[in-house]
Amino acid sequence: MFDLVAMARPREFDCEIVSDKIMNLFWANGFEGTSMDELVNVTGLKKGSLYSSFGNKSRLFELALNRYCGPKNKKTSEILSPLETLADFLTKIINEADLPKSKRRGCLLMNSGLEFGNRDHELTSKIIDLLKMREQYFCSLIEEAKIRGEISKKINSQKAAARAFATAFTIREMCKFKPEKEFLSDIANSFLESIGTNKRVGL
Amino acid sequence: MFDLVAMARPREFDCEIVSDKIMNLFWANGFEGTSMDELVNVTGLKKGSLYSSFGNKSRLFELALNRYCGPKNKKTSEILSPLETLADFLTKIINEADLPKSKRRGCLLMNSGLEFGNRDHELTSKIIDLLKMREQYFCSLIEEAKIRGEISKKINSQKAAARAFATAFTIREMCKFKPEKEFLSDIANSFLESIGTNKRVGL
DNA sequence: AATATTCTTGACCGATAGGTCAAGAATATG
DNA sequence: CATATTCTTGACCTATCGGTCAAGAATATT
Repeated sequence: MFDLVAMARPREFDCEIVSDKIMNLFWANGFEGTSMDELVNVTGLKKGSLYSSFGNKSRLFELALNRYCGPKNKKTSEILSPLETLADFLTKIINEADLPKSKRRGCLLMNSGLEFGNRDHELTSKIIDLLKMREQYFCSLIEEAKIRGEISKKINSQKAAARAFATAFTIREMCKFKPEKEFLSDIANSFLESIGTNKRVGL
Repeated sequence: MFDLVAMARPREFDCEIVSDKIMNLFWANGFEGTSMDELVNVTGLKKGSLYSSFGNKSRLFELALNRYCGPKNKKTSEILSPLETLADFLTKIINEADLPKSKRRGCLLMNSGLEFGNRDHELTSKIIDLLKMREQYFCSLIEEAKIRGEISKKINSQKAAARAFATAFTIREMCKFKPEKEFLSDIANSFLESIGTNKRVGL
């Protein structure tokens, strides 16, 4: 019944590569801003293959969201301290201001939050959940920093995490139309100061 | 030649009312997210009238932008001090979190900055200019506050204005997917603290 | 080699996108 | 009242939207 007896014709494309291409297109243009035809062109797959393999446009976007949140970039956290991890991340997204504007595409999750947040769409709650997980990641960094004595235990972790989240949001999204590194650094440092550390990002 | 000899048939609609309806639709749905048919429905005008009166879709959006930035809301600034004006504004946009999500549509200019910022479109530079004017307005408030001795003269007005701008951005845009007033108030107060005032927004 | 199963392909669908235009309706002026 | 001018209307255009489907191509199993 559930045997793998019927492999029949194998798919000719690499699922991970295709997923990446789909994710990158949605990341650059958003959900509404991306057409099925563009997805067909960028993946090289025909429309029928896309639909039979992954489903409709919403399903493709969900694939992109999952891929975006997939197991990546987990290399840094072992070597660096939590506060260094945070500062490093902020520095990294500040440096996106140097990219040509077509590549300053912000954060896929935050872009999606802005696009879907105040609409009724099947993916809205999923996006909001993923965003909350991001915020919780910041919270874990803050709490670890407290444990290590890098910041005061009097800091409210949840509030600080929310401000970290807002700081990242501001940097990544305002970068689209105000890509000034001194400005973005000031935003980041204003947050770092608010959690009582002397650590700063350079400019 | 340039006489008003030919009034001929007068238009049957009120230009200001129509402009408001156009602005509100674009504000709610964005440029790409608004169709000409929806503009036809909401204005009550037929497509031909819209085009002959105002021009194409970009021109209609420009009309909306101008209307959004038009002479309104200039009542408060005379009575209140600059810092009170600022805090009042922050309080006002924080309270948008109480609205139903379909009405939490952010700021038209900032929405447009996000939608157009990293694209090539004829309106991109205009939008960025209008956003800069907003920032300059914050700057004038900060400088006035310094003159009145409400905040220290050591504060960098331009940097503080940029942070005020970023604070407003964060509140208005994150409100779409994270409409938590405690959170938004904390963002606002974190800014107020950064300019060295004891004034705070309530929650 | 025959068959069952899956993958791929391209034509096709109705709906909607932004935009045009000619003809008719309404009015201020001569 | 006739006319010039403007406004309004609805039909129409091409392009693209998301989505479907039947037929053909490729493979693992019998």
